[in-house]
Amino acid sequence: MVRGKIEIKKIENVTSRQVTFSKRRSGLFKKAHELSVLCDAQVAAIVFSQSGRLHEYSSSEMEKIIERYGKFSNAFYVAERPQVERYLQELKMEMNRMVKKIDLLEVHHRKLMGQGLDSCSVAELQEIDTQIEKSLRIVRSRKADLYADQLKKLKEKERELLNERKRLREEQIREMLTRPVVQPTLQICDKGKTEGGCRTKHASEVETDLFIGLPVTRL
Amino acid sequence: MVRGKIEIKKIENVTSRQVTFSKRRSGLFKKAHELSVLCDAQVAAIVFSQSGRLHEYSSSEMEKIIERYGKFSNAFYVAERPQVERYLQELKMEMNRMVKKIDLLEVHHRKLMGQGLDSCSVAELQEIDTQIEKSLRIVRSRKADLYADQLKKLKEKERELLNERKRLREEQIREMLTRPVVQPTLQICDKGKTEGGCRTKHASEVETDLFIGLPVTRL
DNA sequence: ACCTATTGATAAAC
DNA sequence: TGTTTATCAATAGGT
Repeated sequence: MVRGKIEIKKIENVTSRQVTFSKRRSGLFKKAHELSVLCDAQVAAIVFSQSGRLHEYSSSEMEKIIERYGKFSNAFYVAERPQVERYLQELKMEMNRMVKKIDLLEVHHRKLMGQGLDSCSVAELQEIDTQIEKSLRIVRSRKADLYADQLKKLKEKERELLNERKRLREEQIREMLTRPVVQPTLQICDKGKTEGGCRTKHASEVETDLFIGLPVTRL
Repeated sequence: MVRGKIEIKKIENVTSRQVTFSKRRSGLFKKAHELSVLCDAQVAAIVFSQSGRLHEYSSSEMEKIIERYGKFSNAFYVAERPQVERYLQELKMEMNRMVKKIDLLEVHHRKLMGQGLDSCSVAELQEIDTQIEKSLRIVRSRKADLYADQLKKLKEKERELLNERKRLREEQIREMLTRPVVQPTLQICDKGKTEGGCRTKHASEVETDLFIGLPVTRL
C-alpha cells in the first residue's frame, strides 16, 4: 500500500515476504489490541508463518478464548482423551517431516560447504560447482557495491572538508583585511615559532601556515 | 484516528463504540486476510464483542488452526495422565528446537546461495565469500580427482586389453606349433602360395597373415 | 450506509 | 532489526 500500491497476492521474493510478514504481523496484533481496548472486546489472533512458527496475540488468556470459541462453533474442545492418541501420532508424523526436512537441508548445505562430496557423481559436482560459482558472483557483486558505496561517501566527505577549508581560509583573509588590529599578534606568534626551527628548510611549511596567516607577508 | 486522533481506551459512548467495533472488526479481518495471502501464512482471528457475539476469520479451517495452535502452546489436550502430558511437552519443545534449527539452516543456506545478503555487513560478506571460495576449491579438486580416476581406469583397461591381445597371439602361435593336424592343411595352402613367391623373404609376413587367416586354412 | 479530512500503516530504501 | 520517507489505506466524525 505504499510507494506503488501492491497487489494482494503471495509475495514471491522470500526476503521481502519475510519483512512484510514481520511488519504486517505486528500491525495486525496492534489492530487487534486496539479493537479489544476501544470496544471492550475479547480478541485473539493466531498466525503461523510459512516456516511454521507460531505467533499469537490475545487480549486475555488464549485458552479461555478458544474454549469460549468452542462453545459457539459446534466443535470439539476440550481435549478428550481418545484424541490424545491421534494427536500424538500427528505430532510424531510432523516431527518426522521436520527431521526429513532438516536432513535434506543439511545434506545440501554440507555439499555447498564442500563436505560429503564422495557420493557425488561428476554431473552432481558440476551442478554444485555452477551454483557455488553463481553464489560467489552474487556475494562479490554485493561486496563491491558496499565498497563502492563507502568510497563514494568518503569522497563526498573529503570534498566537503576541502570546501570547508577553502571557505575558512577565505573567511580569515577577509577578516584580516578588515581588521588590522590582529596583525601585531600574528607577528609575535610567528617570531616565537621561527626561534626554535630551521628557517630555510621549512620555508614551504611555514608558508602554508602563513597562508592562514597571510597578513604576515604584508608586514 | 481521524478528525482529531483518538486515544486507545474504551469508548464510553455505546453507539459510537458499536460503530467503531463494526468498522474495526472488518478492518482487522481484512488485514488478517491480506497477511495470510501476501505471506502465505495461516491466520485466524477470533473476536467476541462485548455483547457476547462471536465473530471470526480464518484463512483456512479454524479447527485445524486451533489444533495446530495446541501443538505449540503447551495448553490444550490437558491429558489426565501426567506422564503423557510431560511427554507431550517434551515433544513440543523438541519441535520448537527443530523449527529454530530449520530457520537457522535456511538462513545460512540462502546466504550460501547468494540470497538475502542485503542485511549482511562487509565482514559477513567476506566470511561468506571465503567459505564459498573454499567450497569451490574442494568441489573442483574432487571433480579433478574423479576425472583423474576415470582416466587412470581407462588407461589400465587399455593396458589390460593390450596384454590380452598379446597373450592371445602367443597362445595361438603355440597352439599351431603343437597341433600337427593343422599342418597338412597348412602345407597345402603353403604349397599353393609358395608356387608364385619366394619362400625365404616373406617368412615373417606369412606368419602374420596366417594369424588372421587361420580358420580359413582349416576349411 | 456513505463521505472525506485526517491519521495510521507500511513498501521501499538505507 | 530499526529508521526514515513517500504513499496508500483505514477510519472518526458527520450526514
